[in-house]
Amino acid sequence: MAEAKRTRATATIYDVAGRAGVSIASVSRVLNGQGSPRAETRMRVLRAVRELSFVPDGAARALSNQLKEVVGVVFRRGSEVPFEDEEESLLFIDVINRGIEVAAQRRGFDVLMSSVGIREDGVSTRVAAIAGKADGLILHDRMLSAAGIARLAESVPVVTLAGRPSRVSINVRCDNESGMRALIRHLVTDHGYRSLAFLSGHPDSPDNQARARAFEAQALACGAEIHAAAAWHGDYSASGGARVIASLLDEGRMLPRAIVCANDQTALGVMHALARRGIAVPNEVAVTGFDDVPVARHLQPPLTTVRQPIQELGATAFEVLHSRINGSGGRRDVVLPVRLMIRESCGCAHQPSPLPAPAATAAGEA
Amino acid sequence: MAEAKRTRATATIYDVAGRAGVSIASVSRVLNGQGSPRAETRMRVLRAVRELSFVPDGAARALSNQLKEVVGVVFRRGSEVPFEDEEESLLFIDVINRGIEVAAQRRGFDVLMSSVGIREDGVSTRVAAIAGKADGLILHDRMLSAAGIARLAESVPVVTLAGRPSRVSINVRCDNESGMRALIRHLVTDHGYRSLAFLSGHPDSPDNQARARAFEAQALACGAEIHAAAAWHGDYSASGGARVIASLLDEGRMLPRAIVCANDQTALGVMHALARRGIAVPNEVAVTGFDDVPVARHLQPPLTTVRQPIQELGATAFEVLHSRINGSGGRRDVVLPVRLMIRESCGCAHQPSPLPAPAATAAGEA
DNA sequence: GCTTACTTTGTAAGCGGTTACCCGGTAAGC
DNA sequence: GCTTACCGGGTAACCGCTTACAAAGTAAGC
Repeated sequence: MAEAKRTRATATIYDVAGRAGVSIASVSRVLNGQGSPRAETRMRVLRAVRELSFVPDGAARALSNQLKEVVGVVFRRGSEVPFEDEEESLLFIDVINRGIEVAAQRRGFDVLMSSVGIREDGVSTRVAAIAGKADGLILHDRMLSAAGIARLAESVPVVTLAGRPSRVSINVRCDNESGMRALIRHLVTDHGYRSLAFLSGHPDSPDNQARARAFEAQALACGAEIHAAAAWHGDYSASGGARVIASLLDEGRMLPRAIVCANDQTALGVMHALARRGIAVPNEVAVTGFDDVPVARHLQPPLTTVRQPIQELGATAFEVLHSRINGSGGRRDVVLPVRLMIRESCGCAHQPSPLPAPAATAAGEA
Repeated sequence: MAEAKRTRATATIYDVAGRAGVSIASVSRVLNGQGSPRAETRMRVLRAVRELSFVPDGAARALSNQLKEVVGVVFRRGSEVPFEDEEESLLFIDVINRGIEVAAQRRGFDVLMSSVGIREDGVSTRVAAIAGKADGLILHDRMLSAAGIARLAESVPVVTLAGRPSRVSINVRCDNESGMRALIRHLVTDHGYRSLAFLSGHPDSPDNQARARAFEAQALACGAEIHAAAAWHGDYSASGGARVIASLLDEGRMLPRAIVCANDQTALGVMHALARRGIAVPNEVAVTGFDDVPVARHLQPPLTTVRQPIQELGATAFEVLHSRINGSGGRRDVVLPVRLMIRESCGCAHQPSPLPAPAATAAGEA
């Protein structure tokens, strides 16, 4: 009943040609709409294809066409310790990936996803494997060193996300600077907060660096005081944010009036940690995020943050890569606009509006 | 500066061989650890590889090896109307996909993801495209008709999820029957609810059918009354569940003492709809789900449901497919165990336990 | 020193498509 | 009726890799 050996006898174009009584060239032409086959030829081919359930081999096609119609996406998955809502929600990366996928679909490309464990090594081996199977690569933040990217880009087009453009690779990111500036102006000018701290993400993340720099510059420009301590270093994760707050409090340090977090996940952790110590947000300490991931507006209080067009970020990355694959050049530093999302964790009242009521009481705290 | 034409001049194995002064066969052997190359040969090859940033072409390899080391996954994405937490959380499908990915990683496979819009046509075209690029396919619920699967399976190994095994395809699912039986026993025997309704999912989903059948059989066996109306047909989505409740209430119908939903998302919609009408869960109406997606335990009240080992479902699907790709046979109907998760939406008190207190008052309602 | 056995390396034949090029056949033009 | 075009379709080369097979070099045995 069951054959001893599974001879994967998938039909090839030769089988189809034989069955239809034509040459393989004709089969190929019919299937790809090239040339002008006679109606009868076309019919016979199509019938044979149906009868044999023929599906052309993508590898052979790719080899011949020099085009796989596949893009690879590599990202890090999973933090050390899952944290409350964190592990269970669609986060930054997931939304971006969805954007990539949708955009790829439109162009007839498919997406090869490859996640790498948080502390996993052999990343470059993994990346190389993917590179061989795709026409181009999209790398999420901090997947490879600049040198690694340069090497990789020699054999396949590369687009990085939230990284830095290089001579050989394109980068897609959001306008961290203007987002951060708007946020700080809101906190200092509108709310009148005079002391701020920036709870950083990964120190080597370009996004984090840009946000940190913009934070400092704008806070200074607004005349606010910056709590700059070695302690304020997070890692983009909720648990990282919580840890910082906990240890600060344990040491009996004073908190600033507002905590500006490098991303939403960090803010999530911070708010949890503050709640656990009975510190009221935003009345005692205001907290803000960056990214506007979906959960942000469901936090208690809803998180004031800077919205990145996350899904579009992914879609753009794909489009840029796609045109690169097709040989066109184009800018290598693509920047998407952001928007300040004022909700309640900054101290604003219920109804969000671009210029909220608290502005009136702004000077009161100085 | 920018070349007029991008001649994708990726290095090939010939370039490497030339540079290292050996034959392409030697290069291949070194790279794949076959044979026993002399130490010097190996070194020269490796150096040339490094100098040229050589990455072997996956298509050529696949063609030669008859193995792409890629599995395709096809699923439907996005409901008609996103609903509250629904759109933003990791749902059933996402968790399964993660399971597939992790398992694939372990075997050196990569995953080609392809989502299809909810009402999109041309599904079989899309599936065929993926089939050509992969060694095997994992199809989520209701992607293709039985006939479509049969045809597809002729050219590539296929594993379905929450479907039905066929002569040519393998299916992986959970033990709907025993999960549903345990759930009904809890509602009827422990809580003493005498009137129940099953709010179905897609009528043509095998999972839904199995759950519906087990529901009826067990409810009958326990001597409970079943609200069987044409109205109780949902579609696995939160909005579907909400719609059913709303129209039932609009018609002035009596609700049963407990609503057993075909899946968690439906339960989510039901609870929202009931809350909007001011109907207390579980005091007036108990609600249960099925799946135990991550949000389930964060609902208010926490949802009593049947836990499927969702991620493992994906991992198992991959493993089964993988062994199929390697030519081994094996069972074509793989069933994973489930577990009743008693929380509060059924009427149990705070601390969940396998056999909760309310059992004592069970007879009171008869 | 010559044969035998073994090790390392090279040559060439596919894998399954696409497509340049060529050929036979029919229609149009003189 | 014969030449010239044109059109549909077949043959074969090529895409980049793996590997069977053969060749060449080396070590061991007599």
